Amino acid sequence: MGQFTINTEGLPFNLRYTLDSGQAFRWSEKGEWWYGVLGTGVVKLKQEGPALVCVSSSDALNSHTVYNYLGLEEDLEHILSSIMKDGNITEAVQTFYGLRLMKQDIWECLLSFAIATNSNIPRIRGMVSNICQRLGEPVEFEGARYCLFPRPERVAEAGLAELVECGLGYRARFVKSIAEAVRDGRRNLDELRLHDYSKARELLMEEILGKKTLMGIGPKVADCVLLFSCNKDSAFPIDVWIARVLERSYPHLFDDSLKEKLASKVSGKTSLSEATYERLAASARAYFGEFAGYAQQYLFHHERMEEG
DNA sequence: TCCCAGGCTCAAC
DNA sequence: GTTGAGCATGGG
Repeated sequence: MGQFTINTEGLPFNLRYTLDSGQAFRWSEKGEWWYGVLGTGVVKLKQEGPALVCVSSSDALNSHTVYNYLGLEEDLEHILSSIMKDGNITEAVQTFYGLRLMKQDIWECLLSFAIATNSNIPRIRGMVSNICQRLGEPVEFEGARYCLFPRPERVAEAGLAELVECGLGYRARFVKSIAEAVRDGRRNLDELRLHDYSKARELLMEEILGKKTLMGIGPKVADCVLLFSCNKDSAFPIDVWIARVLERSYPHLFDDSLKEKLASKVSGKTSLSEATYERLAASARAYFGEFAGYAQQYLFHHERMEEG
């Protein structure tokens, strides 16, 4: 057991906005605490004024781990002032001031967002939870049973039927294929942090002999992984929610052709081709700057909360 | 019942 | 290079 407090005095930080904005899928609120599984332990967090109170299942899960995970070392004040280019983003920033981008485990982030395709957040939480309960190592905390996120080897050796039983549907074969690629070393996730955004992205979506190394990882999923677990703050994931925001509030950033593609995506009729996705994201990146990913996350969360 | 969801793959132009 | 169907499933 470890108990510690992190002093966040003077830091823009809101625990709820950060944990509950659709970046990670395993945090849950029980009473006044937020419970989560980090690495090989369980931790519960509570924000009390300038203090972030933490209780963890092991000494290894300490204040350094939590501080880093929550992205508290970033100069959020500076980042936010750099992205507030207009009234629309300024409103999102002011409404959810203190929302931070977390530094997640790459493997967990990769698999979670591969699972997230064409689904919704409540269901993603369910699918991820099912995988952990079935394949993850159990950990006891406060008399309750939690499960670690399973390692690539464990997922790779799971039967397809077993994955389908987790409710993954057609995503099951992608999950298995991704786990095998990571286990076999055809994709080294750790190296992604060493490269810049575009090189890391190339590696994630790399093809060998015309075949993708990571099945199920398209442009949007790749951007989520790079933004949420590889410190690539300029990544700008575009899903239906963001497409909606871009179409409504930022049409001036795009030519007529791109506006049509956006409208088609918003209507659910077609998905964005890779080339179209790149052009849209590049425009957004050019507009919001080096921290475009933060802008994306504030816009995303704001849009979802508006719809109630 | 129908629509939608932090999209992607694959075949056919 | 672009387009469109197909995909499994559960929440609203």
